[in-house]
Formats: sequence, structure tokens, C-alpha cells
Amino acid sequence: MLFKLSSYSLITGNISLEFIIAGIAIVFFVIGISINKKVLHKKTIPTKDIDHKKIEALGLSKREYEVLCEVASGLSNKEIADKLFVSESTIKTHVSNILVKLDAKRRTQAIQIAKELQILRF
Amino acid sequence: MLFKLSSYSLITGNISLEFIIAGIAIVFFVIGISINKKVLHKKTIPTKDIDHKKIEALGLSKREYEVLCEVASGLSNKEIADKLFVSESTIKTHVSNILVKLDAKRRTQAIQIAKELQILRF
DNA sequence: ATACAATTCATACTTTAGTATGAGTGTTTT
DNA sequence: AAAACACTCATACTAAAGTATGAATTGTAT
Repeated sequence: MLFKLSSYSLITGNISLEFIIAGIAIVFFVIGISINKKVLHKKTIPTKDIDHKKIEALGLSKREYEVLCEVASGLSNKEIADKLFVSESTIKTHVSNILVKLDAKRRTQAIQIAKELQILRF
Repeated sequence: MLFKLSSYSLITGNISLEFIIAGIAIVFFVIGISINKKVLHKKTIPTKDIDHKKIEALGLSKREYEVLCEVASGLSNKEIADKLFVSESTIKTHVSNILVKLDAKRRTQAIQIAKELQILRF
């Protein structure tokens, strides 16, 4: 196919040779991109860094975000309380506020939403 | 630069024209791959596919794995029950069995463990 | 100084999650 | 056929999660 194209360029003359070469370059440039995307990077997903601006925009305080991370790691309120040296009551308050700010009904949903918002790592 | 290359091909004559075009194709093919890799996929991490063998090894049934996915998406037992057209009681049974098989104390922990085991997507 | 936000905690309450147990119905395996 | 398994469901219970309300403390901005 490549040789047919080059033969065709000989027939049409030198006038549009630059355009043909440029066309080939563009085609293979695109092929290179798509090959790389579909073959070599078949098993990748984009992972952006944590969006600190979005955390602020949501009105999440430093402590609330800290609690959110622990929730996402699978800890119970009591376990988080012990880890952060506060009462379970305090964690409950934080979690409640987190749910409101993330518009979630449950902590599991909060985790999902937080990840979609790129507030939490995967 | 592109036009200089094409001019060069005119000077050298028609003999190696195919090779020059092929060379250009290869060059831009590689450029396409590298551009795609370095610029567009700067923020990517490898994500393995779901390890179905591991699911089996854990003894998770098809239905249990189905429930696990819904749990991870942030749904409540009742919501999962409605989605799968079974009773909440059934979902509770499934979740309980999932926790035992994943050695988790809570559903949030089960989600974490499942992701570490590459049983769930991120 | 005072208004404000963040953090802490408690108490009381409702809801959801999770456990234990037993059991019925299919399907597959031996 | 009988055993084994997967799926279903119920009831009753305990534990954890989540809500509502009020309040004290501390640091910070005005």
C-alpha cells in the first residue's frame, strides 16, 4: 500500500509532493498515537493528583478531609477517633458534615463521590 | 523542516523516494507514540484487569461479586435489593458472606481490600 | 475587641449495617 | 438418588452509622 502511494506521487508529479508527504506524516502521526493508546496503554486509567482547590471549593476543612481519608481506608468511627485522639462523637460530627458537603447519603457513597471529584486517590 | 525534507527528496531523485517516504512515516509514527506517551498520558498509572481467578480463589460466588460491586458503588442494602430484584434480607446475607470471605469487618473495609486484591476497578 | 470559623464533645434519637439461625428452592456433582 | 452448592428469604438480635441539637474552646480575621 505504501508503494502504491509513492508510485501515485510520481504520476501526479512534483507539484503536490510536499502535501502527499505531509499527509503521510500526519497519517502515521495519528496512527502512532492511536497504536500507543489502544495497544500499549490498554490497561491504564487517568489518575490526576488531588484537587486541593476542589476540596476548598466544597468547604471541606482540613480536619474533615483528614477524616474522609480515614473513612475511605475502611476504618470505623471508633477506630478513626482513636487514631486521631478524639472522641467518637467528634468523628460522627465530622462525618455528618462531610456527607452534607459531598451530597452523599452514606460514607460508602461519599468515598465514591470523593474519588470522582479527584479528592481521593485510588 | 518538513518542506526542507521534501526538497531534499527531489534533489536525490526518484530512486530512493519510497524509502524516504517510509522513513518519514516511521519518524512520525514514533513521534506520534512519544507525543502521546509524554504529553497526553503524563498522569496515568497502570491498572490491571479484574483478577477473576482471585475471585474464584476467595470463594466469591457470582452473585456475591455482583453485590460487592454495588456496595463499592456506594449503594445501601435496600438500594441494592431493589436493583437486583431481591429482598434486603438476601443482600444482608450476601454482604455478610462477602465480609467473611474478604476478611473484612465493614463494607468500607471490604471495598478497600477488594481493590487491593484487584478484584474491583478503581 | 468581636465576629467568625474550626474543632471538640455530649446526649438523645433514628436508621442502616451486620450477625445468627433456620429454612425453602433449585442446580450441579458424585 | 443423595450430597453439595448457590440463591433466596425471614425473624430476631446487636452493633455501628448517621441526625439533631446545643455548647465550650481556640485561633483568626476585621
